[in-house]
Amino acid sequence: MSTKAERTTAYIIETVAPLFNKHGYIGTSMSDLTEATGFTKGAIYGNFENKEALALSAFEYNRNILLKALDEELNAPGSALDKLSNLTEFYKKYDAFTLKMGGCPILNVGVDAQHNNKLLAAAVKETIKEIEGKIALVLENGLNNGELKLPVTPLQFAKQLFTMIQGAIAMSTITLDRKYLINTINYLEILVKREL
Amino acid sequence: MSTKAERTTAYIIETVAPLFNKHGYIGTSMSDLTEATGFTKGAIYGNFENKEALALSAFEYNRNILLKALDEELNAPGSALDKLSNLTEFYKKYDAFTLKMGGCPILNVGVDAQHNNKLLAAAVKETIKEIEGKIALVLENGLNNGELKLPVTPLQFAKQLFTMIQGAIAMSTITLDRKYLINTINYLEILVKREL
DNA sequence: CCCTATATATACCAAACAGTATAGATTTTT
DNA sequence: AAAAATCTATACTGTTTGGTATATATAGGG
Repeated sequence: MSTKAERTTAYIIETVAPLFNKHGYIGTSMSDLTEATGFTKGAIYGNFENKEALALSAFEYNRNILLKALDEELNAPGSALDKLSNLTEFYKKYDAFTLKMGGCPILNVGVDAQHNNKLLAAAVKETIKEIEGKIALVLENGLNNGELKLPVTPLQFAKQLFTMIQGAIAMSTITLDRKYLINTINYLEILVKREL
Repeated sequence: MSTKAERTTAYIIETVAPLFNKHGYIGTSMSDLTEATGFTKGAIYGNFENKEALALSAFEYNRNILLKALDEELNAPGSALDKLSNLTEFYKKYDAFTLKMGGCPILNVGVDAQHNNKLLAAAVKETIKEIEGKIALVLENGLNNGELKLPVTPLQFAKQLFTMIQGAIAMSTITLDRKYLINTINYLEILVKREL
């Protein structure tokens, strides 16, 4: 059983994560956080060193949810093409998936932190690398099985794939039109079938 | 000849535009603006009603630079495929092109303004619509000339194209790696040749 | 159940925030 | 060149910012 303090720390993080994700590092004030959590500043500063540490924990919380969901799709039983199909299906519903966390953390924090917070920016970069690696691994296994062929290296193809997905996320987010997500991922599925 | 006041207004906008683009609406303070322009708050507030109006003018300034550059590529003499080629070449150097304005205004303002400023968010949405329309027009002309064929409507294809481009911009921006831009646009050129 | 350790609330800090009234300086028009 | 209009600087609002010292309340171990 976890201690009370550990539970409040966790509660603060999960309450605060969507706020930071939506309004950015500078755009989220400590009073926003006290209001959302119901705790006072003293309580929050008792659990986190400062605003930056809290924002980092908040991003990592969202990132872990995303990474865990991706792992479930990519580590599900089946062929490499099955796993890629799981991935595209997952991203078709990505807008609903990221609703609770206040949108795509990679896009939101990645753009927001760029010129405002180096720690957060580095954390996003690292997360992208991880995701690309996970996708590349699936492709590599499929390649070794003789299940599929690739026009470029596994990592290169994974990067291309993820870039297009992230484009769909960006456009859907900015225009509030989920058709970008649907149409792009649909096209991606055709592309994968044709190319691999 | 323009009046002195008009010139200072223009000077403020062009000085301030990269700041808003980089640090976002909330992340850019009035003292940042006085410091960058060398003007006092009184001077700035004499030329703009408030911070929001200035931020909107700043975005429109960047947007106009981008739209003008796109028009030059898409209205250049040549076939529809030539114009598309101009477009992809332009986006290969997009990181250098947007350096002065502090990055891609569509991505940066689009994401930043989402939950922080409705006016800016609406302006970005409108700009996306315009660009998609410009690309669609080129495709439509090529279609009517019998120069090319399309698997979907011109607007739909334009949207797909722009989504992938914007994905490349997002990934390059977040990771600070222009390879995403180069590789994605290269792939896009192959795709266009094959598909159209 | 008590005692110690830890977590939370209160009250405060200096600095920075967007914005403004007004006076002085500089254009522009006549 | 004088008068009218406009622009800019100064000095100041009240509010909010992130952060902290300290007192009080609560939790966990014996």
